Amino acid sequence: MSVVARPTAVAKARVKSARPTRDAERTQAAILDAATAEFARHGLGGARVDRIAERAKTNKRMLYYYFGGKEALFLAVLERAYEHIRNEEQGLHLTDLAPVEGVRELIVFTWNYYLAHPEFMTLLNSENLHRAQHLKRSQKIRAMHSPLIETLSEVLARGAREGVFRRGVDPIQLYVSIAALGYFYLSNNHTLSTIFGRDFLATRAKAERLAHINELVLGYLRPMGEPTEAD
Amino acid sequence: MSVVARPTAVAKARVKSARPTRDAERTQAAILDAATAEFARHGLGGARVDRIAERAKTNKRMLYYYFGGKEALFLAVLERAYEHIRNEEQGLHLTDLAPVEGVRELIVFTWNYYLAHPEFMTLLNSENLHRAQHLKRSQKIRAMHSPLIETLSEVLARGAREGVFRRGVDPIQLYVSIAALGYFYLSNNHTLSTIFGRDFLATRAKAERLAHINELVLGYLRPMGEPTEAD
DNA sequence: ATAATTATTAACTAAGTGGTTAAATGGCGT
DNA sequence: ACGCCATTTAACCACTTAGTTAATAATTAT
Repeated sequence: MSVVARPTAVAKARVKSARPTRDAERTQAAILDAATAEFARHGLGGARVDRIAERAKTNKRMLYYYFGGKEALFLAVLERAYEHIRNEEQGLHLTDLAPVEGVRELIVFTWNYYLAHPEFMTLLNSENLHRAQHLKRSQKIRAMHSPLIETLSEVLARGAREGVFRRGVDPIQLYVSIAALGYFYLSNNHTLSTIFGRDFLATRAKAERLAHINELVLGYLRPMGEPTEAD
Repeated sequence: MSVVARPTAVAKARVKSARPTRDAERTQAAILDAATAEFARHGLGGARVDRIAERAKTNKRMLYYYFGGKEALFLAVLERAYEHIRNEEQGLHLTDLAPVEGVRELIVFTWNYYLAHPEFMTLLNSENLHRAQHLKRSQKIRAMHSPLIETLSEVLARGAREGVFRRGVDPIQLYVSIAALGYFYLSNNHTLSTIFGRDFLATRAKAERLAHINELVLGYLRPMGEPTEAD
């Protein structure tokens, strides 16, 4: 047998290196990752706790130990998903740009986020199927309502002042619309692709969709009298 | 014992009156109705065949007898839902109106349809969660792609010719956008209402949303140089 | 009438299901 | 060295699940 390092050395090595035998945080994170994937793929009703445990490479018991149960875990997953998108939104700097460019940036960000995180849409769909019953109970998220609305409001006001945007645009309506235009296309892409008989996720199709969303929103925002190039 | 009516008389009465003891069509329709409600409320994964049988006031066996199984039943439900919306679409007469009014009619129809048939959205969400695997197998629906696209295409062309619409609008993109703007708002209303802290289904809110969608789409469609009143 | 067919029922099954029990084990402070 | 406690494991349980069997009742064709 080969020589084994002295216990203390091994222990210290573990702290720094990748694999301590037991690590609460690590286990919880693994469960959250696995649960996110499982809930996103099968929905709340179709998700299986055994599969989550398996994917997380842990025991099913740990899921109950740390999160309490399937539904509580679902809420934890939702909360983390919202935290993630809100964090990413922090990276935006809408007010640093000209109003038109600010809106365009929001549109592109939203589109790219959904594209990169399709699980976010699936989770939201599941939660809406259950009438937001988990989210309603959550303290965390209710306070979390996007600060983007305020920023967008500023961008719209400035655009109106500068004469490049129409007046009287409700920022919440616009925000919802920007989300809607990408979300619906991507979330429903399977049925849409099937019915229209072409691949809505083809590179070309995606580029065209993003261009259309930009044209639609910026075309609408044009002030009533004057033209603005929309692309 | 009381006197019983003669068998033949009873049989004849049954044919005309409400309740024949056995009626295949009636049973199938009841199962489809019950299944639609169940799948819409709980999703494919959360739906229970026993509950469907119970709601349909029939035996679970009948469900397998007529439809083969849960997933096949789900497809039947989907097919019927698509048939229904396509039928309703037949009632539209977009080309009979001025282009602006034609587009407005399509917007209002789409919005009202989702509002009146929220189960349609939930079913589509479920089907998309499963990557349209049922729809893909369906012969019926693949041929069923909305004739509205052609009509909308005509409306857009005429509008452009008359100088009230911009040129170069892709009818499929626009159709998807019109659907998206209502669908997302209504389908995700629970999470949206929770996060924004107000009721997105309040009468006032719904009216404002529909007005916004009209403004957005018609505002976009304005030709590049000239103004058009958007409401 | 009566045989053949269609529709319906009730009881059953085998495989999962979310959730639990209780014991074992590794790491930490002392 | 050692004892405590957070962490982990494996076996287990009561119940639900989709799907089936097989017998029975009503229609229809003959």
